[in-house]
Amino acid sequence: MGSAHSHVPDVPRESLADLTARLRHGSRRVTGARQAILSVLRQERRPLTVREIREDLTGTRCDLATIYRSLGMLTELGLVKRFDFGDGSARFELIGDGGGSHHHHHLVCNRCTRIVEIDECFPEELENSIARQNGFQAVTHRLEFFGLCPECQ
Amino acid sequence: MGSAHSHVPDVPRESLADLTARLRHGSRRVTGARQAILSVLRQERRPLTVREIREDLTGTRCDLATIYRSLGMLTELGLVKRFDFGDGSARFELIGDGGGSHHHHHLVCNRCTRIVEIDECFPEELENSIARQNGFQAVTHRLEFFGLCPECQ
DNA sequence: CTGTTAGGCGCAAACGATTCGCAATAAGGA
DNA sequence: TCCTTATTGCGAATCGTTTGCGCCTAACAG
Repeated sequence: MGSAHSHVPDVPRESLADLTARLRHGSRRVTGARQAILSVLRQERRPLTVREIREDLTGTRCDLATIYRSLGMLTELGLVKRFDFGDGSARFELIGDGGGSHHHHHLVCNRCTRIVEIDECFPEELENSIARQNGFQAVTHRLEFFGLCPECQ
Repeated sequence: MGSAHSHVPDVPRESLADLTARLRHGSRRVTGARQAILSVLRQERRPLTVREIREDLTGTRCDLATIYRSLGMLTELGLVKRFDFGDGSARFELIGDGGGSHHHHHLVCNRCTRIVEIDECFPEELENSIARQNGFQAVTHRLEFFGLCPECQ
C-alpha cells in the first residue's frame, strides 16, 4: 500500500494557477490568504481542520476568521468539501476539478485520527429505494467509517 | 411512582420502571431529573436535541447541565445513543433493551428536520472488506441520509 | 423513622468552534 | 496610478457543551 509519510504526488493535482483561475471564474478575488489556504489543501490531500490549516500556513500569517470565511466561500464555489467526523471540528478537503471522483468517504482511526480515503460508497439503488419508500427527494448521504488503524492496534 | 396504565401507543417500549431498573443496575441513582428525561425520550422515539428534551419536560424543570450530564451517563450505560446530523447540536435517542432495534440510521429532511428511522444499513461484507483492505480493526460506521421530505418538496 | 453520606443538582463561569461588526487594506479594472 | 469595493484582521458575540462548587437528596444502615 502507499507509504504513509512521503507525499505521493502521483495523483493528478490541480496546479495552484488552475485553482486561482477557478477562483477568478467565480468572480472572487485571488488574495494571498486564499492562495495560501488552497496551497495547503492541495498539498495535504485529506480533510484538515481549520486549526491544522493555519498551522500549515508557511509564511502567510492568516486570521482564523479569514480561514473560516475563505473555506466557506471555497465550499460554495465547489472547490472544497466539508466533512464532519463528529469530534466537534469541521474538516475541509480540496476536491478535484470537473467530473472526477468527487464523492468519497473516509476511514478514520479512533486513536490517532489517521484518515484513509475510501472509494466504496453506499449502494445507489438502495439509497434510491430508501428515498422512494419514504417519499423523499434529492436524497444524499453522509457516511464515514471508524476503527483502529494498523499502527494503533 | 406507579403510573402507566393510560393507553401507551403502539410500539413495544420499555416501561419507565424497567428503565430505572437498568439505571439501578448500573449503580446510578434514580433521580427525578433522570426519570423525566427518560420519560421524554421514551415518548418521542426519535433523536432529540438537548434543547428539545428540556422543552418536552413536563413539570420537572431541569438544568441544561443536568440534562447533558444525564445523557452522558445514559450513553455510557448504553441506554441512549448519540447521533450527529452535522447541524451543530447532538441528538440523543433511547435504544431498546437487549436484542431490540439497536443499530439504525436516519433520513433527515433538509428543510423541516423531520426524521425518519431507516433500517437499511451499509452492507456488512463491504464494510469488512474495507476494514481488511486497510488493515483496520473494530470498524464501525456513521451513516445518515438527507433529503426533502414529501411535505417540503 | 432518622441520621449519614456520597452521588446529583442548579448556577454561574469556562470553553472551544465558529460567526459577526467594523475600520483598515489591498485586488483589479478604468 | 487611482478608485471602488471585496477582503482582512481584530475583538467581541454566539452557540453548544463542560466544569467547579456549594447545596440537596436518594439510598441505605440502624
